[in-house]
Amino acid sequence: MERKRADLIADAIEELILDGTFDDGDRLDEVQLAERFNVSRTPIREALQRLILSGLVEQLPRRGVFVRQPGPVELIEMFEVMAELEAVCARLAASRISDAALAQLRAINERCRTATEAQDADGNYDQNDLFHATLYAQTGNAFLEQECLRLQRRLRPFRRLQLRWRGRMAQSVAEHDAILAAIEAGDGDQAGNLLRQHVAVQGEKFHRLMSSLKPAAE
Amino acid sequence: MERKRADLIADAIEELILDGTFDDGDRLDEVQLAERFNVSRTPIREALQRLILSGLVEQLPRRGVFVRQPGPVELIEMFEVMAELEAVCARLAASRISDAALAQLRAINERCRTATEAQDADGNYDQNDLFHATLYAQTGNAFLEQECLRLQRRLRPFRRLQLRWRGRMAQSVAEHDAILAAIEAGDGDQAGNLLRQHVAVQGEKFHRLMSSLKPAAE
DNA sequence: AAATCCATTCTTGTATACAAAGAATTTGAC
DNA sequence: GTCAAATTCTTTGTATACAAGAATGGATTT
Repeated sequence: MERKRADLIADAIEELILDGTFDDGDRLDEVQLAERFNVSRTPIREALQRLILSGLVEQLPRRGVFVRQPGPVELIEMFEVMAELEAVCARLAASRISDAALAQLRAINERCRTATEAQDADGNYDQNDLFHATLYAQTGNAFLEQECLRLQRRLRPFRRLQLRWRGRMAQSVAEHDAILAAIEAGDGDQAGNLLRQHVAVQGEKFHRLMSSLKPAAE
Repeated sequence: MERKRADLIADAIEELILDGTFDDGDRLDEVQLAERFNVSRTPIREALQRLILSGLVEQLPRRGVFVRQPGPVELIEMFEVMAELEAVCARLAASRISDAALAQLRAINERCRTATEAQDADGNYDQNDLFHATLYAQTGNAFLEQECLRLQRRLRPFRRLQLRWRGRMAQSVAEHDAILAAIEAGDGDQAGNLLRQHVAVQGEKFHRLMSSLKPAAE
């Protein structure tokens, strides 16, 4: 249901940024991209606009658009917002979730557990995202759901990094268990606090990862 | 610091939508807009893209872009998210705010009170927005601040409506007082709950306004 | 030799021309 | 007279041409 060429290109460029083909600070040359995708500059410019609005790149007037990877500070901030948003989701979902959806969440977390035991990082990753997305849907607030999905998507590449932490996957599954228990008990505040911690720890781990890397770079 | 013509046009079109020149469901004709602003279709299309991304208009592929005012349900949802976001702001600000900023908030609320006593709805409205924006800035989280400002901006025209409620302005000032007291006491949870209620009541009042208008329209 | 100014060139921003996809209208057949 | 199909016409999406602003390089001057 993609709309037009420009949308496909936007996704493609986003992919190129996220997988490191374009690095932080790189200028995205319109004509280069145009010949790379075999289109004119027009759809390229439309695609870039989308990326500008999403915050992935920055535009300096009359200068061009530049890749703008969030710095450590901004990342911490984004993780904090994500943690708070998810806490809201958990609290709302605790009073609004259906039995069917609760069962579904349990099933997803079981697949998380299976993937963890099989040391399947990719499987764990996918099911983990699905777990959270399913929870968003159970807030009964479609707007909130969309906002959460937007931020989740933005943080995806960074979340992926911290999966490498030893024992993190198993810990994550256990935290999901606790969150589910709180939701099932209808304790929204407890569910919210648990989920906030669950997400915030990702930000902290990421922060420590960054700190351990930065000194070497500078 | 506007970037180019397209940005000015985007703001102008947004204004035209918000002030009712373009109604819900209207198609925004590129050529009409082009001659209205005395530019070619290119900057118009760029401007429309911005509005599409912001959610103010909707694009049907190969059909055009249409004004898409949020329905009652979506509005309720947006107010709920705003309330939760502001609650987070209050909670965070309670532990991070500076004395200077706290004094500033008090000053702003005093101007709110003055405006209220003078029956100055516009003044109250402006100071009220400033009060909330100042609070966002005190979360120490620039990303959160930006997200809040974005949503605040989106809800602005609807918030304005509920100012007409008799006694609402005075009530609002009183609620600000209570929120400030909680922040000053460092009670983040209390401040959050108060602010959530403070914003949520706007959504509810708006809902009731909509309900009282809709039956006549259908 | 260094700095500044001017010119050239490169890149973005805008206009226009072209193509393709829907929508609408008209014409033909039943 | 009505329904359907085809053609035309409108409108979006894309390409290209043009204009204006910024960067870079060289030359000249101090």
